[in-house]
Amino acid sequence: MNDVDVVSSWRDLMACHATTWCALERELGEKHGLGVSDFEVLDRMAESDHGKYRVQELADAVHLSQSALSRLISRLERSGLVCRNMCAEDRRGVFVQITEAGVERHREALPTHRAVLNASLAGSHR
Amino acid sequence: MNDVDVVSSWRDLMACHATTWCALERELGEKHGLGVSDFEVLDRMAESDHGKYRVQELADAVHLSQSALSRLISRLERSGLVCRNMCAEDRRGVFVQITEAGVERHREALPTHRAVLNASLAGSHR
DNA sequence: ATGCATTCAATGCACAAGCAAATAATTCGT
DNA sequence: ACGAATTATTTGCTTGTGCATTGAATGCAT
Repeated sequence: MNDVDVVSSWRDLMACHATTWCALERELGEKHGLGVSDFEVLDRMAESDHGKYRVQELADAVHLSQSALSRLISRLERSGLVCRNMCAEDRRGVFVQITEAGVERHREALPTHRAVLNASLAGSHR
Repeated sequence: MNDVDVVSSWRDLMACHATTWCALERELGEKHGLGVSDFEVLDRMAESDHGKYRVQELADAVHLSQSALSRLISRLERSGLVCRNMCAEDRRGVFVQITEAGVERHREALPTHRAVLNASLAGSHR
C-alpha cells in the first residue's frame, strides 16, 4: 500500500467518523439527552453481565482519558444513570454500575443508535 | 448487514480513528508543533494549485465547524503559517492562503504524517 | 433606492477534553 | 514494620470545540 492510498484511507476514515459521530450526537442528544460517549458508556455497561466496570476499563473502551471518564461518570451519576460503588478488594478502585434508570435510558436510545449507524455506515463497510 | 455487524464496524472505526488521531497528535505536536487539524489545513492548502481557500471550504474539508476553523486560522495566522486576504469579488468572504513558512513547515511535517499513517493503518485498510 | 432575507465570517459563551499535580490505597524491599 | 515506589482515581488549569449571535456584504423584490 503506497502513501497516496494510506492518506486517502485516512481521509475516508476521518470523513466517515465525523459524519457518523455528528449524526449520533445530534440524534441521541435531541431524542434522549445523551452524548455519543454517554451512550457508549451505558452501552458497554448494559451489555455486560456483571454490570460492574472499573474507570480505566471504561476509559479504554470509549477511547477517553482517565480524567475525561471520571467527569463523564460524574455527569452520568448526577443524572442518575450510573452509580459509583467502592470496591472492597482494592479500595483505590471504584466500580461504576448502571442503574435501573440507566438501563431504561439505554433501552430507549438503542434503536436510535442502531438506526443512525445503519443509515450512516450502510454502504461503506459491507 | 445486521445490527451486530454495524455496531462492531462502528467500534472498529472509532478505535482505529482514536489510535491514529492520538499518534498523529503526539508525533506532529512533539516534532513540529502542529495539531492534527493544523496539519490537515496546511496539507489541503499545500496540495492545491491556486493555494486559496474559503473558510467554509476548509471547514468542510477538515470536518470542523465554521467557528472552530475561524479560530484555527487565527492561530495559524499568528504563527505565520497562513494569511487571510480580503476577497475582492465578495467582500464578505475571506481567502486563506498558505505562506512560505507554512509550505516549509508542511514539508517538514509530511514525512512524520506519512510514517504514522503507515504504521497505524498498515493492516486494516488494504 | 430602499427594505428584507440570505450568506460569510468572527465572537461571546458554555462545556468537554487532555495534561499534570494532588489524593488515596496498595505493594514491595529491606 | 516502615518508607518508597506503584496503581487508581480525582481535581486544577488551559485549550479547543460547537452553538447561537452579531456584523457586514450581497441578492432580490418592490
